[in-house]
Amino acid sequence: MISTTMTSLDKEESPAHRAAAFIRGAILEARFAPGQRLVESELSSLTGLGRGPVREALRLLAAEGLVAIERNKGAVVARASKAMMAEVFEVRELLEGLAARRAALRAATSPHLESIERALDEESQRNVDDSGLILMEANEHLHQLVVDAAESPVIERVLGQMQLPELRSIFFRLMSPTIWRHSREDHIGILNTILKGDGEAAEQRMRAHVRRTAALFADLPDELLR
Amino acid sequence: MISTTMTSLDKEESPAHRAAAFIRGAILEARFAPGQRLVESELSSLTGLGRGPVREALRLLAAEGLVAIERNKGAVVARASKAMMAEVFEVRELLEGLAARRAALRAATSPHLESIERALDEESQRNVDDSGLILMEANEHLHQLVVDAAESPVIERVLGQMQLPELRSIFFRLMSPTIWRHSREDHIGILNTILKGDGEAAEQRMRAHVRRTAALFADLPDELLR
DNA sequence: GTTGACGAGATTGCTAACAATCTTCAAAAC
DNA sequence: GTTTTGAAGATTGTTAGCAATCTCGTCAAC
Repeated sequence: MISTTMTSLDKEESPAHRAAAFIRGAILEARFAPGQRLVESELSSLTGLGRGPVREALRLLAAEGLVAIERNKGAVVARASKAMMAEVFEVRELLEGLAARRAALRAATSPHLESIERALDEESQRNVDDSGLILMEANEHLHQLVVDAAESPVIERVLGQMQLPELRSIFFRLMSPTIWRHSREDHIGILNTILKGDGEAAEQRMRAHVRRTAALFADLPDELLR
Repeated sequence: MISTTMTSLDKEESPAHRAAAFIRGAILEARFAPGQRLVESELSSLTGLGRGPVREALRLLAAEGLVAIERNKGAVVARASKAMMAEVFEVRELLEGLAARRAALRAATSPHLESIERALDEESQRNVDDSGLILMEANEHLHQLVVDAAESPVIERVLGQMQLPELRSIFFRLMSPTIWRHSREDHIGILNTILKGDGEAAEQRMRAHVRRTAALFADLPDELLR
């Protein structure tokens, strides 16, 4: 039996969900490489779960965009082209922008208010020389916070499907202290405008932030995609 | 054995996909009402397909947002609150706007060019006194055309999940010749700007169009939701 | 040497049966 | 009369096995 870190999804505890959590974790931690075949029977013995739940988990992950399934051929870890990565960032720009706007409009009465204030504090004191893993998780946490504060199940569902398998590992190799510093400034600005309740500014700042991140990936040497 | 009209999805022919097509059709045609339980064994005998494929189909439709599944309790046709409908329109405004922009930027070299020109022709000659069903299908066809011309699998996938079960039937009862006339003007304007290759204008026009549609649903008497 | 057909093994898709959970309804306790 | 309990039926979740399909290596034909 193997245990993995659970993401914020998978509150439910059931074989199918455990299988999904295992596979999702392995993909996002790059232990399963893009393009790699995901054979149901192998996953079944790897997790100790039946083939049925594994099968269901694969369908779920296909809906999330993490695996690609071809009829009668099975599942592979999704492999994103540069074009598709660009599309994902286009959509994320719009949706995270909307999330920031909604978060700002709700800030005054939101139960997430103190989480955001705390995040702003942490972000101000962040040491950009921390390990890439810590910085990356903090970054993901912060973005998730904004989505939570937007209080829109629809946005949350869609953004949950905008994860790409190779995103984390590329991120990891791409980010430098300088870039993290810029990112930190962006984050502080976004959180401040949200707390001020300025929806328009929050949206624009978040969009600019996502666009900056996307630009990093845009002129990416092709080697990093294999 | 029962046959239904297939939507543009479901190219594949397999029991699971046939089951999904059947259920999806029944939901969108309002033969299955929001809130109605979807019992696997019933669907199984209704379609003549096994319970396995039906089960898989339900999971697929859950990812599309058409049904809601609760663990150990089964699936029901999704029931949208007014808040959720508003959220869907917020997202559709952004994504269809982006689709229109991309379509415009690609128009010059696009293989969809003549489809768009043809649609513009048809739209100009459209009789707003046609039956609601015809007008609605033409409307859906036109929006789908723009999404196709955007040539973005990501956008297409996400917008495919922004369908609500009650959308069509509410639409049907809400639209009047006057409103259809406005819609026609919007459509002609959008298609023209796309053909001109003006991405910015296309995005703004499409967004305004979606916003107008959303407004119809916003001040909706609650009776229409039960 | 290259190409194409064939077959064995591997893998997915599906069906059927079983286990676990939930719902319902009636009877008993208060 | 209301609430609780329990048991039967219904329904979902899971497992195991079989059928259909694909993959890949081998061998023959050119």
